[in-house]
Amino acid sequence: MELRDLVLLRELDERGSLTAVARALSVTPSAVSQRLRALERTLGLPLTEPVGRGVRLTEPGRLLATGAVEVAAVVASVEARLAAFQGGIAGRIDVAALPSAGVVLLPALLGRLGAEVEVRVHDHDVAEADYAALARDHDLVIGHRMSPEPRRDWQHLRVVDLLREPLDIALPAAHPLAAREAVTPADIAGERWIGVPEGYPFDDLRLAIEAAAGEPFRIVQRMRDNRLVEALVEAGFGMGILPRFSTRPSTGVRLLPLRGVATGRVISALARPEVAERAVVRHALEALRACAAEIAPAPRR
Amino acid sequence: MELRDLVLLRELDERGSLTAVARALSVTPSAVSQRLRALERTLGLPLTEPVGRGVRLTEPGRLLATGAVEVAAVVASVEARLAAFQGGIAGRIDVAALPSAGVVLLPALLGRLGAEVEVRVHDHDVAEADYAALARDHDLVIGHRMSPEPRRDWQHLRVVDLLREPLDIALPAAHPLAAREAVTPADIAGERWIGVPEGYPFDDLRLAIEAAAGEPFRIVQRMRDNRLVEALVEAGFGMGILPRFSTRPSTGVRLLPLRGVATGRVISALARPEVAERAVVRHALEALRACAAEIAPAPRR
DNA sequence: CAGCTCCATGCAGCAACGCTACACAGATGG
DNA sequence: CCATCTGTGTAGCGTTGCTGCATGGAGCTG
Repeated sequence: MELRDLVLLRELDERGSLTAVARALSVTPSAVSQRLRALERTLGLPLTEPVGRGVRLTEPGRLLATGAVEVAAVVASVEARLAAFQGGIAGRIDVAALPSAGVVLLPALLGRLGAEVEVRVHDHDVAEADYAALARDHDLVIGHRMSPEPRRDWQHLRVVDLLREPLDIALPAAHPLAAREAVTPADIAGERWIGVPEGYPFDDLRLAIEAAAGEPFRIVQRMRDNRLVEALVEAGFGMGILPRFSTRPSTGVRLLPLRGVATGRVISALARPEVAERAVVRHALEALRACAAEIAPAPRR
Repeated sequence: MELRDLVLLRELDERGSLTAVARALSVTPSAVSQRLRALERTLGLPLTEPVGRGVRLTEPGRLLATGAVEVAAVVASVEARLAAFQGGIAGRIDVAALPSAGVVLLPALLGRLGAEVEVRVHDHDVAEADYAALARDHDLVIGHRMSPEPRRDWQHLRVVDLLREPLDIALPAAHPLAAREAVTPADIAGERWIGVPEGYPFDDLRLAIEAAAGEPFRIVQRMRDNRLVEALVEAGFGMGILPRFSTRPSTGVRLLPLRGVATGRVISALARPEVAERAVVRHALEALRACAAEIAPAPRR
């Protein structure tokens, strides 16, 4: 049993098909199949069983896959200790970031990390449920969630909560309420609304406000990009929801805290456990923590 | 970096020379040298440096060697979890035993372990300081120590204390003191003595008794094998020291507890940490614990 | 200080392993 | 029912990693 075989199992557990594993490891499906069979022979155990036109891990296979994560984590941790001798922290790191979360953290991160670490950023605007999938193909994922607790499908990932960011009500500077310090659902009930498409997380907050006020908004637009929301709010077409730290200060838009409804999202960094042990990744995580601390006090954990 | 390379480092750390590593792994020194250099190239770090006509590990090399133990332990633990699917605990295990400790534990161990595990026993009567070396070449070492605390050179070994065995004064059944329940140094001062060679652990106890009594024994013989000591005691040539549990009951010899001087040895099992994680070895350790518990209540830890 | 021994290392050659390329069979789904 | 996906088997080939042998240096010994 070698490390190469273990990563095979680990990938297969995550990706579910030999072809996907082969793609991820840049080899032929045939090679994956052969190595798997060889491993089965040496162990004397069936690690996969056919199901439909694919395969799935048997129980010993899954056992070995979870063990592979432990082993990989220890190996990465050992390699990290060697990094001090290899000219300090250096290397490349692939980061996938939710744009609305990255807009504030990424510039700070790049500034904090020296030229020694090359950060390759990929922006992905995906649903909460897809962050775990992103973690398979990137070293670090910067995402968010609406609930205070980590999602259940992040269970096998290292989760570092960076920022608890309140969601504010954005309204035009010219609006009568703009002078207030905060607003309540009753204050803004029935207003024109620049929303997000249905099912998007911010839309759940709109529903909560409407439920609290007992009166729906008049939805004039639904769009994904927060900067568009901001622009339309500024132009006076209605109000909307914008995250407090990730929205650049602007004279035309006021952000007011919302009272009476629990708001806020948690921005966190995700990484596969064995990846999180790598020296560069640990360094980047520390840097991210520091960046977040400069923006707002750290959330619990 | 592969597992094969890590065991290389681990062995080199323990054995100190490429040739010794090569012998232990049944390969040519040339092969070891080549793989080491290849690893150095991929890591970009010197792992060994020449010293005299041999080599020694550099600091990163030693770091990697200690990391290799951690990795090997996790790998072994993962493999152990697989054992349940591989037809339960089975396999071969090499045990090195101090004869005077093995005489009571080994038969019990062999009886307790089923036919599934093949136990290969090697008896070695070596000094306390050499048990660590034995652990390099055997899965399990059954040894003893005179002090209650584990030796410092066992620091990197898994130590399982099995038995705290008192050392008794053996005297002929015909001796006037044989009817007593126990003896003190003063009782036996000046007697004829069947001892062990100088420097042997039991000899330190003799010195302690003499110091307590203020009078030396008359040493008539010095021998290593406890059965010879027993035979000479039985024949009436003097008294001596014998371990309580490891001495078979005999009508001609009485074993009396010694009051006033701290006696006793601790019999323990030693294994390299990564070996101790293996399923068979863990099973054997549990069996040894059970055997020891049948003989006497377990010592602390 | 010469000769012997032991250690590590380099090089040539060879065997084995692990990959690619390609073909093929079964399952799925429009 | 064809197109397409899945995994698998086989032939061939390149790379890897070993042995065997020779070399050079360091220590031990007389």
